[in-house]
Amino acid sequence: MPKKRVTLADVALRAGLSTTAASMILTGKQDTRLSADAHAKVHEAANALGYRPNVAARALRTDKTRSIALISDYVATTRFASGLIRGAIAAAEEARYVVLVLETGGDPNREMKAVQAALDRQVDGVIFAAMRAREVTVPDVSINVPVVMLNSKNQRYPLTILPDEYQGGRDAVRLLVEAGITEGIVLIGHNAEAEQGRFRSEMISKRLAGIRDAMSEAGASFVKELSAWDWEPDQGYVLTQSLLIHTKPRALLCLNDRLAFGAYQALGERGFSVPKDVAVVSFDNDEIASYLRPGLTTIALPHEEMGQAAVKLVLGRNPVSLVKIPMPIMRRGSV
Amino acid sequence: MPKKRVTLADVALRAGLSTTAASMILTGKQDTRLSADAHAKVHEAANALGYRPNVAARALRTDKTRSIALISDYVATTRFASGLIRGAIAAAEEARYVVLVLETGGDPNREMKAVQAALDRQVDGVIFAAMRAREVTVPDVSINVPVVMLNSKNQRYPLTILPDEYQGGRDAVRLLVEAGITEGIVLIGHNAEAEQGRFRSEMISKRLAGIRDAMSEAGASFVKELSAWDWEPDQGYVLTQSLLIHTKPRALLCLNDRLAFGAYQALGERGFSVPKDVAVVSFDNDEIASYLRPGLTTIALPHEEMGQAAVKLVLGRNPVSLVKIPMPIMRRGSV
DNA sequence: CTGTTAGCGCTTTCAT
DNA sequence: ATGAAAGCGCTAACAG
Repeated sequence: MPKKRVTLADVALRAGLSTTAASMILTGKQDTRLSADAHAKVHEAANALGYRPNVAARALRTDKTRSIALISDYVATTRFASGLIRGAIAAAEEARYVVLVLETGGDPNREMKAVQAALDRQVDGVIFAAMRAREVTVPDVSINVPVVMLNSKNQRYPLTILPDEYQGGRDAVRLLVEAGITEGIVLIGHNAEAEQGRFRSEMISKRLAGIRDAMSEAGASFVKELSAWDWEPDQGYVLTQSLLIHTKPRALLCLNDRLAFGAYQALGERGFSVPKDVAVVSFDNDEIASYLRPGLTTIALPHEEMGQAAVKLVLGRNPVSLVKIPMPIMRRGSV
Repeated sequence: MPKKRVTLADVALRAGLSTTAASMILTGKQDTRLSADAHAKVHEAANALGYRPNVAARALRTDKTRSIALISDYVATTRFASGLIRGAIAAAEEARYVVLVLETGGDPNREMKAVQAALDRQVDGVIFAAMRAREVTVPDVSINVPVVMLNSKNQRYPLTILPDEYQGGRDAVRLLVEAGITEGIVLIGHNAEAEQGRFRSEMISKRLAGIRDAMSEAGASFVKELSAWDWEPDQGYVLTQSLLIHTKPRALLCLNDRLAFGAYQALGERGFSVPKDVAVVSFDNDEIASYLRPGLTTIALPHEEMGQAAVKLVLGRNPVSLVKIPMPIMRRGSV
């Protein structure tokens, strides 16, 4: 049987000092000056015994557990989800925190239970994440620790992490312009999910605003705008297919990679070569973007950075309240 | 300011009983029979006050935190990762547990820290997961709670969750045979990552054993076997491309979806139609499988089920030690 | 500079 | 049938 846990008392005993002294030394208290000798003895004892503080006991006293909760609507759907989680975990690890991951499916009942589960465990902060940007309902219980909204938004909680969609939109266009393309550009997907909630479309509006501003600054305009009610490969395929009947575009600006994926298929079937005949740019940096041939040039959703930023924010390392994370440009072969 | 937490003492006070009574009633003790009246009063008080037990305090007493650690080598790479996590979270939630997710990158140092972080927080169990099946090193500290290996293996810890690769292999072949195809079948990818470690190849061997057994039972044999040193789309593309120069296959059995994805591209370029000219079956059920046209028929890696099974196992709901999770057949349009 | 003491909120003997 | 009291491991006043 594994021997009993070693406690502070054991350490103090071996060091020949009181638990108080041991506690102060091990937690690195500043104001008190215990002898250097005492320090040495305590550390020696702690190491020799393999002492590990009992976080539960400490939490009871200090109300700090060095753990934070990441409450997400969905966890498995996209790479985006795991990116957020990973970023959060990484930042937490660095600060010697741990993260509890909870999933709610967007169900208010599960949301409530998740918050309770987290609060019961005395987490030091909670992050509400949404896999697709949206206004998230937060259960109406008083949360007495910092709260940050990740890729989501809520009235009561101002601390927010969002991708910089406006700049991302600009960059997508810039890519095309830099390649000398200012004409024959088709926009695919613009009004997607317009019904899915104000905030979601608010984010998309920002992306579009960036796109339109950059377009007009370059003296360019879309030769055509195709709308899609969802942003799946099928849509991209069908839309591009019918586009190609009448038009010979020079570039496709797709609002996400899945649309672009479908577009590639249609382009391939009609014998158009990417990027020689038509260039393609899109958003997200899904896994598929790198699988396509040629690789798809895309404006990435900075999942990991967002996750990291969220925990930094929740741990109070950051003075500002709204953080916009830049969307990296992934240059591959499609433009 | 949020009012102070309500404690058991508050509940007891309001109910006009002792904390002892309140504790026993709220934790649902069996042996003691407090009056029905007492029960009612305590519950009423708890509800009215919005009482929530303090898990840290309880943990100090009982050594149970209702939380388990999921320590994984990688978290963000594939959908597989998030599937495992999601399954684990779901099963945990059902049992009113919470899961701490930790990542190690396969680095022994981080592995050690992760285990310590988990143990410090008195988790009730730990799950070691690997994103690609492999023998995982577990830090050499005594872990005094149940341990289960998820998609991985370790000498010291017998409790293991693995996909049923053998049966999956059989099923892949069966799909082809049922479609009347027993000739002109090409295997793509067989010796991949043979160097990546005994256990990984052990798993692949099982898949291959299933494939070969089913083939010979059907009186079929491969017309060709193409090996790939990794299983990325590029490989699938190149291999299939050169295959098509000399051969006109009837079916491609790819060892994962990414290979199949590359194969699709080569097939498309040479004007072969899937599934009319050549059928394709593969493994994993990656996101791309559903994006391809026609949809890729594939034998799924049962991530979520595995994650769920792992927490059930670690919570001791299960008497056996090695659990093989069936790999579901995803029938789409490629055969 | 160091030790004694008193809890944090809960469960659990042991009395009553 | 119910309550008093001890104590889980730790930290923070307060003495010495």
